[in-house]
Amino acid sequence: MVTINDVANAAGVAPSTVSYVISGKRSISPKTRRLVEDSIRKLGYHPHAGARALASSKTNVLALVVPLRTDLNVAVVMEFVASAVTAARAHDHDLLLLTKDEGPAALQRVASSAIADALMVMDVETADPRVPMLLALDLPVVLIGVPDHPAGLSCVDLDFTAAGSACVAHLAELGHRSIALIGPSPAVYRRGTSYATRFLRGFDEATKARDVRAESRACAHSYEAVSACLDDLLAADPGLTALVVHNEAVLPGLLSDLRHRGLRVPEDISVIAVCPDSMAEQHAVALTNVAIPAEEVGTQAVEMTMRRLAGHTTPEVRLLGPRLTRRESTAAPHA
Amino acid sequence: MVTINDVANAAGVAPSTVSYVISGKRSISPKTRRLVEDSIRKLGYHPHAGARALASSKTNVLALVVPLRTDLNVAVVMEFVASAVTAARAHDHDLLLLTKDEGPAALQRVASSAIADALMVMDVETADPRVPMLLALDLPVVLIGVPDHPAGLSCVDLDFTAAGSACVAHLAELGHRSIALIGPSPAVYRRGTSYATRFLRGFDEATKARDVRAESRACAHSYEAVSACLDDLLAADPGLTALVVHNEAVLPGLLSDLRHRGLRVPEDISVIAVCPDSMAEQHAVALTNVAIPAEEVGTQAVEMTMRRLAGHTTPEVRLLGPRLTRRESTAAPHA
DNA sequence: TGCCATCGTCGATGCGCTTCGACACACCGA
DNA sequence: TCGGTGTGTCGAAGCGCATCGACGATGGCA
Repeated sequence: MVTINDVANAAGVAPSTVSYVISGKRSISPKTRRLVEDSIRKLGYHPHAGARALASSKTNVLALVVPLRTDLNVAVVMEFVASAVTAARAHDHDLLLLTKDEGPAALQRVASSAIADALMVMDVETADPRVPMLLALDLPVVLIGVPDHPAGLSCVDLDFTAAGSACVAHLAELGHRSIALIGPSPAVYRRGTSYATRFLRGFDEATKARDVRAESRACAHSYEAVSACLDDLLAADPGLTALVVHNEAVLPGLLSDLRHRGLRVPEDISVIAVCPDSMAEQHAVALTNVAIPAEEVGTQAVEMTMRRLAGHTTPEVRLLGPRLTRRESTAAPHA
Repeated sequence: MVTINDVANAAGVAPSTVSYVISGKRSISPKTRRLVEDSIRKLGYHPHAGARALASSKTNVLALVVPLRTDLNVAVVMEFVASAVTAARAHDHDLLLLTKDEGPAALQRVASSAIADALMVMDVETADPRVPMLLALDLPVVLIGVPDHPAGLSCVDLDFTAAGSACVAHLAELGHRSIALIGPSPAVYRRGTSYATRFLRGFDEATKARDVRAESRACAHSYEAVSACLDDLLAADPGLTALVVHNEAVLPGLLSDLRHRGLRVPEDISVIAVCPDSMAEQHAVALTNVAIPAEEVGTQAVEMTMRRLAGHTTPEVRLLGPRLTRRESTAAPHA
């Protein structure tokens, strides 16, 4: 193993000088700098992460807590993780993966073992039991999602309330007077998952404000559940002309089922989805959608974290405005 | 911060004794053990990861290199990551996420900074440029996928060659004499991605051995590409009665398109997919599939890694046998 | 009763790095 | 010419832990 001493010897300087060349915390003459940098390159020196962490109490590692239900949301979670790790590397940090399943204890462990410098937490619930513990942690924490009482924690997410309203607005402007929301599975609502309840709120407020007839249902993602959900909605409101789908997993089955029923999209029924753009474009009828900006959220989460690490102490709550893209699946209802 | 000294003082023993209680590397009297464990619990002591790494040259971290093309394979990658992190935690290790994009340099960095104890590498190519470097690394390395020359590296994966054969065998036994393979996008083949070429080989061998008429196409995952691909296949062989789909992303579009063409599944055309079970069950016509056992591969990869870390030095190559589940999408062809 | 082996505990050392205070030297103005 | 002010470099200390050799106590056996 190549150590800082080896580099120092090779360059004919003191180890501390090498350290200062690397960190830039003291001024170094151009001559010495060149000498040291050459030695570093020649020897292939990389500082020992553990030693560095021990001496400086900084690990250059960010911990990310992800939900590991592999049946749900995968595309979004994956995209988020991808952008987070990329953004973290851009700031010379690595990403450590934790699972929600391990619960609060894992957060304690990571914090008090000094494994990571900061925490990013996904899949936040409205009354998330982890929030109090996170507050006590005195590590920078950024939540992806917004709990009811973020207290002193930073948050970033799509503005799902606005997204819910935007869907309704789009449909209402096309002339729809009777629409339904197909939401995530009942379990998601039961857990009080932040984005689900916020979206529903936006949907409800907007339909009320515009005096649009509205129904909403939680929907599991099996084909049978989708089909039953549609039965139910059409029975409750035979005049239904539009669907808002806040449940990506359900889309293929839903579109199949609509066709089975002889309902054409968008001629007989309009469909607007909340999903990544790539998914919206993947279907035979390209879907009008509100994009889930997983990539931007991931990047923002990292940026906010880095800001906290740099000493920026006031927590921020950042809600990204929804972006609705009109494609082929929405149209004015037939008379 | 609570240190080992604090615990030692609280328990009235020497720091080294606390260390031995934790590691179990020397025998400790029951009385002392209880004393120490109580103090640990009372103080909420967690060893400092950096200090531990420095003193013992072990980090208890596994690095996982994932491909971050978020458009492809997401479900499989996600499931794999999920099981890997869970398995790693079961062995008291954490998981660090690296991206393939960073290339070989990232592997060097991680190895020589002693950030992780071992590497697991996904998305291996037949002639993967990372292999030589990984060999030189003197860290345990486990590949997910099998390159042409694994040399001294451990590998684990689904036996895609057998999977390709199994698909053909199933269809042939149903009586199909003319089948086509819809594979991953051209870019995947161009990169020489291990699983794509191995599956194709199994498909080719089996169709030849059984004297079945066969076509195969790479297929991008846009709806247009799928449609064009089907046009092409049906033109090349109007008597086509079955499709093998080794491209999960394409399934929703493909099934839509078949219906548009008036081709019923399985009455007019059989479809067998290589995809996770959850995805197979999600469609209106439940799909016969060969499962991608991402979860088992992830677990196995970790187990193999732990074995290497425990001193088990001979590299293993482990290919998991394919599991084909018959559902509704395959049937005997009509005369 | 005395000796030796065994078991359990302790103290010291060093892992590789950052950081702080000290210091040598050059340069400026008086 | 001399004191003063930076600038660039050095040496030492210490971060928290694992590990090794040493050592005291205990018990068995002769």
